[in-house]
Amino acid sequence: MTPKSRVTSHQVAKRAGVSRTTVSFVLNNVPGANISEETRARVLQAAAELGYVPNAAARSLVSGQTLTLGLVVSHAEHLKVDAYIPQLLYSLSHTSHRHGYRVLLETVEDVSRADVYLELVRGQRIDGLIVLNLRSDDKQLPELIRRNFPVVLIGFRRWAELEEKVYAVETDDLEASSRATQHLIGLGHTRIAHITFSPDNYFATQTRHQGYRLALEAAGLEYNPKLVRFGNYSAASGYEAMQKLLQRKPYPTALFAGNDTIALGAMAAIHEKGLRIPQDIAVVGYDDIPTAPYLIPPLTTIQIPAVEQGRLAVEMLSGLIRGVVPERPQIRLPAPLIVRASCGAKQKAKAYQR
Amino acid sequence: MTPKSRVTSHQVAKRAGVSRTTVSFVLNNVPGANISEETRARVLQAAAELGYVPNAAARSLVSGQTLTLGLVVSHAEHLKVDAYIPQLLYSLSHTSHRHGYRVLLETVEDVSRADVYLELVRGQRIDGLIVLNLRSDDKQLPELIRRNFPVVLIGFRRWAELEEKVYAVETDDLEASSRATQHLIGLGHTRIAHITFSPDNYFATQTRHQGYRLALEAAGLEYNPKLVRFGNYSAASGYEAMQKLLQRKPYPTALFAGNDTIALGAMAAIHEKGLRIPQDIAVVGYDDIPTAPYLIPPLTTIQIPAVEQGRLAVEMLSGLIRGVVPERPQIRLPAPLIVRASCGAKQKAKAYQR
DNA sequence: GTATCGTACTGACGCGCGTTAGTAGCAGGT
DNA sequence: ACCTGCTACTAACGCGCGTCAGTACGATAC
Repeated sequence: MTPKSRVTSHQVAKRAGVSRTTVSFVLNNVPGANISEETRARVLQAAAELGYVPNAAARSLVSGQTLTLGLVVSHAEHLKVDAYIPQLLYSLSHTSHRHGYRVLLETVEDVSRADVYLELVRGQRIDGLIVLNLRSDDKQLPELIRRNFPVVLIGFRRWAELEEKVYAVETDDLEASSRATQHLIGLGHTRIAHITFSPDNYFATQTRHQGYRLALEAAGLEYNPKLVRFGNYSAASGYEAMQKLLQRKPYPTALFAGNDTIALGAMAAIHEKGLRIPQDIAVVGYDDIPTAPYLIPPLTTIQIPAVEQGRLAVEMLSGLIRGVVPERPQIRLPAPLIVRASCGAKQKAKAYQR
Repeated sequence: MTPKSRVTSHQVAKRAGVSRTTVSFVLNNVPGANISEETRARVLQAAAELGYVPNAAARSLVSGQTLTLGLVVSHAEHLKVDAYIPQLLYSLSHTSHRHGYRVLLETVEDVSRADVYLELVRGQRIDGLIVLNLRSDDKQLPELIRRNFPVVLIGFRRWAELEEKVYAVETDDLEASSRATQHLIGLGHTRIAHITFSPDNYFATQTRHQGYRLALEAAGLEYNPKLVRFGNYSAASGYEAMQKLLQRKPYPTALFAGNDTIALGAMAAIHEKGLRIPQDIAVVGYDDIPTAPYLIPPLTTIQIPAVEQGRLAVEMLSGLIRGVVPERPQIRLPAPLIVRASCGAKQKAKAYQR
């Protein structure tokens, strides 16, 4: 900016004919400061005329607050390809605004630099942290939590040792994955494949994989590692994994995909092979991304309430920053199975439910 | 953080047995400061032992720099539903890191509050601004640019008056839309529908719409407003718009969609109506989102190089902040038409090109 | 007439840092 | 004996703000 636009409280004070202290009292509505109505009006007008906005650095230097929240996306690649995160970003940004905060986006690109977000904390750039889909190999975060830095996790995890201090907005991925798999079992499938959400260092991946396995075993079906492939959030990975699953007969008759984007890629591979969905292979996804109802056929999937997750996470974090301890450290949201056409349960009814 | 973790340069100085000034000199590698090797080592060790990270607020207060870039997403809803933005976010975040910057995400939710990002500038929270898909009703930004605040736009726009000062990374949307439409015309289509990218207050929407119209008229085809519907980035809007377009015969035989997500929704509507793609209706999209090759059928679309856009925008902005004036204010990237199966041009060849 | 009290303000400090100007100590030249 | 020049540091200032501890002044109490 040009020098002239560097408006400070000093200039506002001069224009209003009062001291800088008075300006500060008026603009911050300091309780107990006796300011006459007339002076208050003069200050407000001077500030408005000059377009005064307090310098954020100076303010946070003295107040110790930055009014900024950090959002850590644990795998940068995930952001790039999956439609689940944008909904969350939208919600986080929206809710943060309403609470007077801004959002600083931090992506972890490299396992070896998994602690870049620590610099935000140490450098006091942020007042609190939201961590999306924690990596299972993250060693820094437990330390941060132990020191009572405000952190809210989004996504499922288990840390027995820190249970009471780990604040989180989560869905029961284990139960939901199990339920999704059960749904396929209930439709008569016995050869159910799984393409994982990501490489193995996400908690979410391990949990969804585990839920799939538990459902199979509970139904007396064998867990067959040959029916499991690793994805990495993307449609491309789903496509490739499915191609591999279709290299040998007997084909699986159903697929539980680690997320909807992977399901989308897998569906392309199934279609390309000349097989029909759901008649030849039934598909169930995870997340319920905004395009899920518009896939061909519409995708049956576990619905993760991303917008609500984001809202609750910000509200919880905003509370923690102000020292408000929530009644329960973990908020668990329902993750219903949305039955559309891709699983075959509704094929004779209304195929194109959205 | 707990008080003990509030490490300041003063503490580092004490531990190393030197003055605070020396600590600053060593840690910032100030040229011309004569520091003995032995002292330097002592300071570095003390800093490392204490885990010292400079306070960002104090540093930016004195230096006038925040090392933070603002990213303005002009329509918050767009972020939520469209898979194009995440790629850009990924790239912006990645490149910013490499240049030593962080990214502050700002979404504009409400037309009436289109200037929230001005507070970031006035409050000196950011060193520069990246604006994604500028709104045509934005009145603040020209003023900011006139005052030489570092701004880089992503996406196409025209401002005759400020041409030399508007820094941008753009694709020629007008030409690309025209080319996409021409492609359909060349395949023999004469009733080509268009679903716009968004409501009319995006520059990008107007431009893509205009390109469609120009191509029609250049080919001697009539521009028919009944073949045009307004979308709003989302699959849902594409689905609904396409349903409306299919309410009356004669049906259009081709669709040029304002983005790929809209195309995806439109394809669902076409399929639901029992029509085939591309035999009955050919579809061309815009953006080439990561899932475009995996739609059924794979989507022919204009490719916007989102990752490169993001990289170039950050590099340009980083230069502007340092006072480096780029040789040309606008960087124009190619936006090739990627021909897959949905347009019908390749249906007899290799249907599933990815 | 002096003490007390409330109103409406202001002066000055310090948050943690980068940086400019200055100093102490010593070697070498004349 | 004195000046010069170099090395290796340090003292002190100010960035813009929030806030504590005042202060000046008039009104009321006794």
